[in-house]
Amino acid sequence: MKNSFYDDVYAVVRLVPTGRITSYGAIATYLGVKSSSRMVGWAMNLAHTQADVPAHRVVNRIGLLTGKHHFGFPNRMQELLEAEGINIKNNQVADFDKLFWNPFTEISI
DNA sequence: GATGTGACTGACC
DNA sequence: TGGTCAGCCACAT
Repeated sequence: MKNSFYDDVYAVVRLVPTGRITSYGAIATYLGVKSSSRMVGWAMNLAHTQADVPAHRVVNRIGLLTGKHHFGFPNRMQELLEAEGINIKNNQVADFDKLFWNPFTEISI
């Protein structure tokens, strides 16, 4: 099924460049459902069935790897991010402000 | 069909 | 400044 909320989430997440990250709220806001940022988290949960969706590049608003436990092993998400050149400190992205990928700025809705 | 839960965020005390 | 509360919607039981 296309044109659904989840497909839009996947589409945006797929646009996140390597070595960059974004937040659930940013995606939700970009899709016009900022109040339902939790749905983005659920979308990520279902995104596990979508191999093309880099869910590890999506973190919460402070850069915390809240969803790392959903990657099978807690270290998986961190290793994936580090493999892309992103430094992780205490389950949190060190340069979150610099690496943050803003859909509004990059996609220019 | 109703209830509970969740990878969040913003606002309030 | 920091902790707590409520809202949001879809999926699972």
